[in-house]
Amino acid sequence: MSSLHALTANDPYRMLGYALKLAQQALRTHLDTELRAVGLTTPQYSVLAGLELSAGLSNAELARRAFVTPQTMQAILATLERASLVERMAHPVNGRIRTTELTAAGRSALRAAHEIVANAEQLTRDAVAPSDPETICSALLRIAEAMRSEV
Amino acid sequence: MSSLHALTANDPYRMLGYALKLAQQALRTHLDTELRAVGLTTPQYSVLAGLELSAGLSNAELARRAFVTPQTMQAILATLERASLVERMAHPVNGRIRTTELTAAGRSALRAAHEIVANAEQLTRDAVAPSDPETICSALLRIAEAMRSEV
DNA sequence: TCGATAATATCAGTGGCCTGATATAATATA
DNA sequence: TATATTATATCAGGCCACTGATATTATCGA
Repeated sequence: MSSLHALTANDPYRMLGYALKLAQQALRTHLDTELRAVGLTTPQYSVLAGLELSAGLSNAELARRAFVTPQTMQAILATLERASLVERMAHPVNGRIRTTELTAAGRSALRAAHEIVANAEQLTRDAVAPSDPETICSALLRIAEAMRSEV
Repeated sequence: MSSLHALTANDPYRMLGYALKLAQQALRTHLDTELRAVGLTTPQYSVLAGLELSAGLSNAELARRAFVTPQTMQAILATLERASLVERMAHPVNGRIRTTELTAAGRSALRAAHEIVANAEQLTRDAVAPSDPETICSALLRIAEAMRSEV
């Protein structure tokens, strides 16, 4: 108990959770800044990139793939639709599903965004040196897995 | 150029930026869920913990320490004040500053929250094994630094 | 077949992050 | 001293994340 408290009271910069938040926030801010030039936010890019790989997904399926709630994905899709970057239409068979597909404008924005995101990824990989990017990546995925299986 | 695109098109799970987002989001969701029992969100805990170490900080100073904008910190403080967890008052000398201090209720919530956060930190450290937590932590801080110095 | 269950979409409200803009107090400088 | 600059606080609006609640469609089982 008291050892747990001691852990918290230490230099916050040596806390894994704090460092994780700092790194993610910095990357997100960097990406948002760069992506602004093509009129996208980071979550919007993420959804568009997903739709490029598998067109016609439902809101629920997109939410599952992004690990967010359907309500959250709903809001993102509404914004993308307002910006004419995606098109939503009734599913040909299943009456409760509305599918989403990229528009030409969406595809165009995505092309420019891919460059930006790839550059940020390279910056990130360079930054972890001398650690191996694969090692860091695996450790991060284990954190995500551990948190998900908890509670 | 084409090699950059290839990097993006790969399995997203092997992208450092994606893994970073997944890990941080999972930790944040876990913490928010646990902290709900004491009526706090993760950012709220973070601010209260900061005030415990240095009472009477200004909104601007709190924002700088949390790496968020003054407007964001303003909103967090407004919520905390509404919940009677902090008290804001005019600075004794500097007329444009409003200082913030913990209330008794704030201190009480913080005590319970410290346990929860320390437990999550331990879970995280366990999850990165067999990697060394210090190695991962340092790599994350280098990412944050690299993104900040960019642009 | 009918009723229960599950899946999907969506509305409403909250919190935390941002940008942009404005008002005021403190400080530096001409 | 008077003006310009800087620091602080705060309002307004937007996006993304959540919970809670509701309506509709599919599906499963008695």
